[in-house]
Amino acid sequence: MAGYPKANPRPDSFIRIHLARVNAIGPGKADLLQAIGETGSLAEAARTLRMSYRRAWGLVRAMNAAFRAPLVETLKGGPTGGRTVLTPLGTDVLSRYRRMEARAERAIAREIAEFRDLIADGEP
Amino acid sequence: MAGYPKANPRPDSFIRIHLARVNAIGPGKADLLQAIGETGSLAEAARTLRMSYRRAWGLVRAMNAAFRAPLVETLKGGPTGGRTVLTPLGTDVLSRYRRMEARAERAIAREIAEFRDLIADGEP
DNA sequence: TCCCGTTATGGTATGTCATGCATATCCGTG
DNA sequence: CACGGATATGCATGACATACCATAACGGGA
Repeated sequence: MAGYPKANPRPDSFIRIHLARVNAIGPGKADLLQAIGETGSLAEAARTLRMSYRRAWGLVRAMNAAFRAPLVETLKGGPTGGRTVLTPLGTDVLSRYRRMEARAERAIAREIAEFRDLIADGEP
Repeated sequence: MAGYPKANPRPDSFIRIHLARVNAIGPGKADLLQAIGETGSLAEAARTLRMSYRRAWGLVRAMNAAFRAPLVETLKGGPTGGRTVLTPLGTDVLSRYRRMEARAERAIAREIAEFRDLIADGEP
């Protein structure tokens, strides 16, 4: 599964959209949702994002509690030992978030480029 | 001094714009710049934002180093004991940031409102 | 039935960050 | 010339977040 706009490599300037009391979802959780959708495994998603399984699991737990219904469904055992998949709501939330991110970014792309000239030397 | 769009009271859903290596400026530093501009004092600005003087001073130091020229100028002694003011670049950076914030927010206001329906009960 | 990989959690160590306290410097004003 | 208020900065303690380790439950496959 792939095809969401704007995946991992975060540029040096970016937008964060905080929704509903700051913690429902943000860039980190969005990336995690996407990695889960792409890998079908929570452990694998954590590895690709270079975060501890413990942390990834906690984020999933928080997201599932923060929304009206779970975004992520997990199963223990099975052929591969277990798996983790996005629910329909989960894929919906992810695509909404990516869309908002892209629109907000486009809305100020020009200003960001201009702004960069004010920063001290280092990386342009 | 006042008149920048969208001052302090941050709503439960908001946008963060991180610029230039994550640390040049963000919502907290923007608020600090604004408070300095309004009060003319670093100590007073820290008090109004409920942050320790120590922290506010560190943020100013970081900002002055991150940009091509200082955003904030400080003076010791004087009639009131000392004062802190924004440089022309400082006011420029602040107004640019606020403008970007407002535009990004307007660009996705509708999506944010829709998104809110997906959040679990608590505060709407 | 044993093994393997994964989800699920608790407990503990570690590290980062903020706050607070103390102190020094500065300079107009009385 | 001492005072006061504000900037400037180090140091130490404490709170909070994160990482690491250990263990259990689970279920298909060899």
